[in-house]
Amino acid sequence: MEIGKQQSSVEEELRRGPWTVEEDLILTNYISKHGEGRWNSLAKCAGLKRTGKSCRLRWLNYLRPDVRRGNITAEEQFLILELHSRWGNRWSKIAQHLPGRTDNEIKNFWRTRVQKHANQQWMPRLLERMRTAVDSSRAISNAHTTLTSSNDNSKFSSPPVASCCNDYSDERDGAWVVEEEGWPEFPTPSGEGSMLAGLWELSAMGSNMYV
DNA sequence: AACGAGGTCAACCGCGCGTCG
DNA sequence: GCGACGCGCGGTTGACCTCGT
Repeated sequence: MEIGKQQSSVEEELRRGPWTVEEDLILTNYISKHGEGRWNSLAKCAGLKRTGKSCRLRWLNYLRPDVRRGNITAEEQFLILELHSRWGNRWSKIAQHLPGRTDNEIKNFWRTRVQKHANQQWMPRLLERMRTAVDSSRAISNAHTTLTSSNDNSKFSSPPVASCCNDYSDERDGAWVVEEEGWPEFPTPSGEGSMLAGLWELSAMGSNMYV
């Protein structure tokens, strides 16, 4: 009974739900002075009535200065599709290759804008092509050769995803290692069944089709 | 203008892993 | 070896927004 009272009073003290501007300020100021980490003690020391978990989530997904907000570009969409075909729902791992994007954002993107298209006519075919491409190191190597030899980047004029492909080794067979700075150019793909052929087909339907 | 349906996204929850005493 | 603790991850929820009728 007594314990129950104590528990409920602790629960009352802890705030939940949307963060206020004041809370954001407190957390940002505290981290700028003391750095991040030790989230539970950070929450207490900063005087926030939040769990350490909640503080960490708010910082990583929203307050961090390098968080990129706004629409996910076509290049990022392609990258997400490709990485997801390789790693599945490893959102944090995928997010590492999309600077400024959080795992939460990518997860939401996938669930709201990709999964809903999964039953559409073209999607199974595209995913099958991507799977085939990932399984075929030769096709990927060919695609990479085509990529690096083409100058046709007129279709994608937006800036490359910064350095996202620097460390881009295929864990399954090490087939495709893109070492160039930034996102490679998107040439017209060659080779039926290659991943890029699928992506090209996707881009032909509209560069921002998921939005 | 009002309302309902569907979409979006911030936040929470539970679990598992690594570290430390 | 073991338990406590901190942290990170993926899944889920629910409030809010947008759009169509």
